[in-house]
Amino acid sequence: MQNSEALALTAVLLAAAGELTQRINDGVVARGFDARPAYGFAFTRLSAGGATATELAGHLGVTKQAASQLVDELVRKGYAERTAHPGDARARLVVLTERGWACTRAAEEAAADAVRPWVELLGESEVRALRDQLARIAPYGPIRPAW
Amino acid sequence: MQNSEALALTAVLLAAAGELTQRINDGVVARGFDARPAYGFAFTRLSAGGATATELAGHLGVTKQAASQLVDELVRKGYAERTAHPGDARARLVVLTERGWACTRAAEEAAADAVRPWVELLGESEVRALRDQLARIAPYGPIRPAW
DNA sequence: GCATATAGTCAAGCCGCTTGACCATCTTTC
DNA sequence: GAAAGATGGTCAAGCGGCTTGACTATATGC
Repeated sequence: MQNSEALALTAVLLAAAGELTQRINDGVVARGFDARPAYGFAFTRLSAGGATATELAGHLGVTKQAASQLVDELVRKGYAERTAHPGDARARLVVLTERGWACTRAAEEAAADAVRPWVELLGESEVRALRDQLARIAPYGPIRPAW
Repeated sequence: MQNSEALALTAVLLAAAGELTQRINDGVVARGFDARPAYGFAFTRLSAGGATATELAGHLGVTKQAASQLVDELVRKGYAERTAHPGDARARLVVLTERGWACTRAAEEAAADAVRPWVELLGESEVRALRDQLARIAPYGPIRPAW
């Protein structure tokens, strides 16, 4: 594989990820939620039984302070709340509120809308294959842009 | 395609793009260049005969002020220089210096290194197919993270 | 030739993140 | 079971990279 092809691959990955992210967020906003792109990825983590701020930090690839700040935001906007952590008095379990669940569903709908053109272009099986290949490639990459 | 799958696709795209970007930049730095991820994408545009700051802005998906600031940086670090634009006295054509070309080559090498594990895992034809599919999908997305 | 659009610059501000320091609680070790 | 270290969380300060806004100089269209 030529060297320049590798850079092109990166560019197109960023372009695809960026476009998708932006369109999902636009969709979420259009559905009446005050959100920014990071929320969606926080929600997917929180929807799996809640998480501590530090766990969230690891998931998003930011410091715990940044994650805690994000949780502040989510709490302030009514999407999440901090509850006592069963079995660790230091930690606080962050869980979604009803509105948080609604926003999560909105994000999923918006994501489906955003991906639809791709499905129409490539076919569902191709898109799924794309996702599976990427999952094999970068399963642990931070859900976070690098610049 | 299930709604949640679409979000997962986005997450894995971001993870892959982020990981790749970071590893390329690490490689460039390891080769002795003072760089940040945005440089690589600026270089690919500049290497095609130079560009104006505004063109660069469009390519990177930022304001012209931000692009101009990036050019300042590149000039200060010796990677590029502003030359007179033939045929437009307002504009300045930004072109790579010799060191800029060296950095570009370093980025390409680093990119090839970063992609190598993927090629070993999926095979070259699969990786190429991945790139081509993504290129069909998001040819005009900004080379820029969305959050 | 005048009106408008475009390339670039200067200046100010801001958002989201990081670094650093600290306390409270949990866990390890002896 | 007590001391020592690790870990979750918060407070505070700072900053990098970007945006918005205002302005000048050149180009272009009618």
